[in-house]
Amino acid sequence: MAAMRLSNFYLPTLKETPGEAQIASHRFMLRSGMIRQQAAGIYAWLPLGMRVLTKIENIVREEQNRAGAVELLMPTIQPGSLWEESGRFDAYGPEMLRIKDRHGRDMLYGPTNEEMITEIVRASTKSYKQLPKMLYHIQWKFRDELRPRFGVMRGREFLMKDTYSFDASPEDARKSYLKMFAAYLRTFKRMGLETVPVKADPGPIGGDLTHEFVVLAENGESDVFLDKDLLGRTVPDASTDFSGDLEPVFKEWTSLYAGTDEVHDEAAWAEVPEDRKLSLRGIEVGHIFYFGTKYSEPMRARVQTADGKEVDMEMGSYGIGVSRLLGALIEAHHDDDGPKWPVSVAPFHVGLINLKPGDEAADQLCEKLEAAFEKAGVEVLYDDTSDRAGEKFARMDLCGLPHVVTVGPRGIKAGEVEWKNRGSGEKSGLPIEGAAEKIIAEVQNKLATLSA
RNA sequence: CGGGGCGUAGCGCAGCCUGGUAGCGCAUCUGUUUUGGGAACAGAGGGUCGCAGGUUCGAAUCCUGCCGCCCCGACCA
Repeated sequence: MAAMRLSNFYLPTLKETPGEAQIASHRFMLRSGMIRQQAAGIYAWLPLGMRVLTKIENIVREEQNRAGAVELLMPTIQPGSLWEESGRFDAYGPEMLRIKDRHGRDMLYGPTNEEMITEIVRASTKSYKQLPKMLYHIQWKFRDELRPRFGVMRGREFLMKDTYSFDASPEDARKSYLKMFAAYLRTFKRMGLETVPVKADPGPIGGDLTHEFVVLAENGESDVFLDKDLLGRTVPDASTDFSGDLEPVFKEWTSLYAGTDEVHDEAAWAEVPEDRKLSLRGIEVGHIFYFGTKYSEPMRARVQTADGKEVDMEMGSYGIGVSRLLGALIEAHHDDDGPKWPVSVAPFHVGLINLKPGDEAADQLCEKLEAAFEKAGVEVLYDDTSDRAGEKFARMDLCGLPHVVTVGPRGIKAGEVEWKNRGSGEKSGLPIEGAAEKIIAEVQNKLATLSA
């Protein structure tokens, strides 16, 4: 249902900022009633936050499907025995939440799923003919961080999309990697986020096939160095053929210098022209990684090749921090009054304020607008409460809906409603006739542009 | 895990040093007046003062232990 009345919604906003919230995203998520903390780094998702989370999740899902990945769902609780196989049950530190079931068996709340997906795939994949495969799931994970902070940006429980690729050769694995690379560019763009893929630390495995996708923001946790000319590059459009050659896309985005501080190369950096050097903070929202046979080898996940040999499957994993993205989005888009949600992830597209519920003309007009939005599939939050005007405006700003339509007796007398664009702050009077149509067109155009 | 800080009403805080039976602002409820950017006045409700021991005639306040939360650092998506 596209229309929701505030009187029926659950929107516990806070006028004052809770003491623990240090950065904008955390502050606004608490204040606008999106989340409520239940323990350190563990949050309940209230209706407003839930709506954004679901939208982000769906964009991620659509782009994964487009790239050819197939969705499944693995459990949050895993048997420890699985992790004995890879050797990580002992190797993983105290971030892994270990629990025992009633029989005293070792269990754990999954911090990641490489072992499990490898077990699933090896069980029934015996031939190179069954590859390539890309499988993903969107699931809650838990890492018992020493120090959770910044709200959902670094919680202990978090929602994550994880894709795992399985190929019969390193050459094919590279193709899988490129599919995810291109899919990530699209995914973040659709959310109205500008991200840059930067070289990441490949760890002991080596190679150059690992990138972090970072949102450039003041409150980022990682230092990145990049060539300014990378900003604003072309993102592959909706007609992109993911089964075709994606090397040009990869090249477009990786031929200029971009790296995290961990892999920073002073020599290469020195060659970047001074006026193009950008050194700033970023929020990591995605990480893609080709790791070869790290898990398939110890777990004996193998296929037979055309010439009859048995080989370990070549694997990669590709994560997107779904819940973290809420924080990153707010860090990237907000002002003093609240978040400014891009229309594709906004909890509602339009906020409709009735300044005088009970006034027949105002009520009728609001209901008419509400119905028009609903019919067009434009999501509207209708503030039908009898709260004071100032409170309604402030609350709507705090919610950050892209468009706010204000209806009041004064405007009606003049034959107008007020239309505010939350992003730009622009306000204008709209003739009542055709007002809904104009805003609907605006929303639909913007949505189309973002998903193009 | 090293260092620091904080737990008092839904939220933000005072009271603690110097023990005497809990307070302010916001929010909530009632009434009146208001009504286009988080109203005014009057009244009301709401608290095991994080938990457990101890000292004392008496503990939010002093002592001990535990728990929780936050900040800086190291670590991490």
